[in-house]
Amino acid sequence: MEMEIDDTPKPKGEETKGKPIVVILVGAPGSGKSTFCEQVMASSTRPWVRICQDTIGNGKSGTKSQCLKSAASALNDGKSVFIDRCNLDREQRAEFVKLGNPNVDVHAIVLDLPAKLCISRSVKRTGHEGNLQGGKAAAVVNRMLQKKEFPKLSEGFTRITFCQNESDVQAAHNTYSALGPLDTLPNGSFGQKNPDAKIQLGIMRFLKKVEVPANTVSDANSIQSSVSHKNTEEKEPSYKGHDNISSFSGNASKELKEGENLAVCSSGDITKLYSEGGLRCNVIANAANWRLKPGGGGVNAAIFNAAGPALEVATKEQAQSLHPGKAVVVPLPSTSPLFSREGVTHVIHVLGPNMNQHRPNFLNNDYIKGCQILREAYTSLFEGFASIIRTQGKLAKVSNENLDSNPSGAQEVIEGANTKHSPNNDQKSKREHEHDYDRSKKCKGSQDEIGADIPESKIGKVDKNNDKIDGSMTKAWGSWAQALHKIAMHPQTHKDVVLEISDDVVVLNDLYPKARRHLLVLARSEGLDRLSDVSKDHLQLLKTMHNVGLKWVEKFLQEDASLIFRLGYHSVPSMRQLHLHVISQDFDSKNLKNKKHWNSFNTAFFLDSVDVLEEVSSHGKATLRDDESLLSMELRCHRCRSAHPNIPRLKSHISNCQAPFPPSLLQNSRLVLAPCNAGIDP
DNA sequence: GTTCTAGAAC
DNA sequence: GTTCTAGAAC
Repeated sequence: MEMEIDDTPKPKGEETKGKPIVVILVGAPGSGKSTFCEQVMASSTRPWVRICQDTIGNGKSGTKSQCLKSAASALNDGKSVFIDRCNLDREQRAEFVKLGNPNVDVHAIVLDLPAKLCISRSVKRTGHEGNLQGGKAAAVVNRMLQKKEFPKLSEGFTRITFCQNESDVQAAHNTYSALGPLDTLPNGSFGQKNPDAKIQLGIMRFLKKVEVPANTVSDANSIQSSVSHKNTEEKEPSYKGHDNISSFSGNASKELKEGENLAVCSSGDITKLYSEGGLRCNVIANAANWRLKPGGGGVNAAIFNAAGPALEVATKEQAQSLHPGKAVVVPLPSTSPLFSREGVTHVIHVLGPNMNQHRPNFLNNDYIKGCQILREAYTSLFEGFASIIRTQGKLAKVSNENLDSNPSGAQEVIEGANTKHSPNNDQKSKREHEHDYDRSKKCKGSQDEIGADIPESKIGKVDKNNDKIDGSMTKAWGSWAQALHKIAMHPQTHKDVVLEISDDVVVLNDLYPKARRHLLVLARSEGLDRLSDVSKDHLQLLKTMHNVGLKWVEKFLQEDASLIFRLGYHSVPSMRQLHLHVISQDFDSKNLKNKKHWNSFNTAFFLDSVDVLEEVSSHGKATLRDDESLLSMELRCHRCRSAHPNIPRLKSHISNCQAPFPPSLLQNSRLVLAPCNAGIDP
């Protein structure tokens, strides 16, 4: 991280004697504390003493009180001291901080380097290379890092410098090395990434032109930026540069009325704007996480904490998750303390670009895309705010029609919110408050889309042997993809796997079943390779396939009435020859191994047979979801929709999850279950 | 579709 | 070190 710090030592000519400093190093073993001290001491003209707990006992490990004593004595001699011990939690630091007084400044240097680096260094240093020792070192470092508490100015430090990488360390080294006996350094907290959210730092890093605020004051009560429309500039939005990160402008702001405030705080306590700042803010924006869950530290945690459980419930009513660039408006129930105490009527959750490489929409340093998403995020936010104003303007007008006019717009908003908090209105307004605006059309023409190479296999190139020319995007089937086609054409020669043969269909168990029961019903028509080949002429065949599937389901349900089935097609199958999947919804199978397996049955990629029948019947073809990204989407439970980080965890979850299926699956006979269970919520 | 495996993540 | 994913080959 870049540190924009005014580190020029400030000589104080009037003083004849400089102030000694206590510099408390904060960092895990292997973070480079000792090296830092030694290097500074080697080049500094200031007298330094390094107090190292590891060696203070005649070269051996000593105690904290020995360190304190030594430090006090060095300070008395007018020397500055480095406290070279881990000091990772507040309690560990407290007594060293007390060494400070009006004539002795206390600084912290936080060496917050990657755990991996600390571990490898500590392993090398002790000469215990090898698995066991390495593992132990890792365990020790990890344990320490889990408990770490970053220092805050409120602990009594006059200056804190955060270093997250080698160049930060080098910068800090330069600063302290250049510090002569009479020099002092500016007070404050420097170089800390926003402790609230990794995402925000990610954005800062991503926007290389952006200067990370050098002075990130850690004081929890400070409001770093609270913006009302009165302060916004009437200029066109441009979210590329640093001046746009915390400034808010755009058309939406023009719609705002006097006295209606939207607060967007990048950090600090946005939850006490009224009680501590006297600022009436009816709507607050939250830099949410994609799951729209509490926690994660920082603004998101603060808002959810302050709003109480009511916000979580209200949020879930609006949306389960959020895509980057989107916003969702959540009316805050009047039971929430944030409503009653602060007058906040709405929280707008908004999600910026995803900097987490483990998520499918990882930004991956795509600057242009990042700018688009940021623009979209701000637009969604303001659209959401504007919709609140519009809705409440009407409501307030109605409710205040016969009342004295109220000069305070903010008050109007609060009253309007009160009137609308009847359950019916909440339900009714649900849709109005969703702001998942898809602005992708506007982004068309961006470099990443125009410049994208289309793989040859995606263009209408055709393998004469096994594909036909239809002008659409088709691909050649690999040799491995022919198995079902061969079986459909010559079922008699595959009697070992085939369960049923008719003129129209062949039924077989999936060779690699993804659930306890997983059948394939193959169409026997030559040339009917997949759903995109289907036309109205095939409607009867599709019905036959569906009915054959249902017949087998019935059989399976007689054997095990607890099973629940779904019948459907993959939008883009891997195997040639149109085949209907008949699959039980336990997904209890060792063959279900990866994301693609899961998502091919549990996203829009899977098209329910009933829907296909309806579409082919009415439009003559099925609407395919030919979108590769569906297969790499995050892993979500098909029942409760919870997200899981990997397949093993997902499988462990689904083996226990008894939540009812989502409403969409409960409709239109998409799920098939035993008649005796039909009345029970599956 | 699966298998294999490099390398990332933990 | 083990677990897990994702891409290549088939």
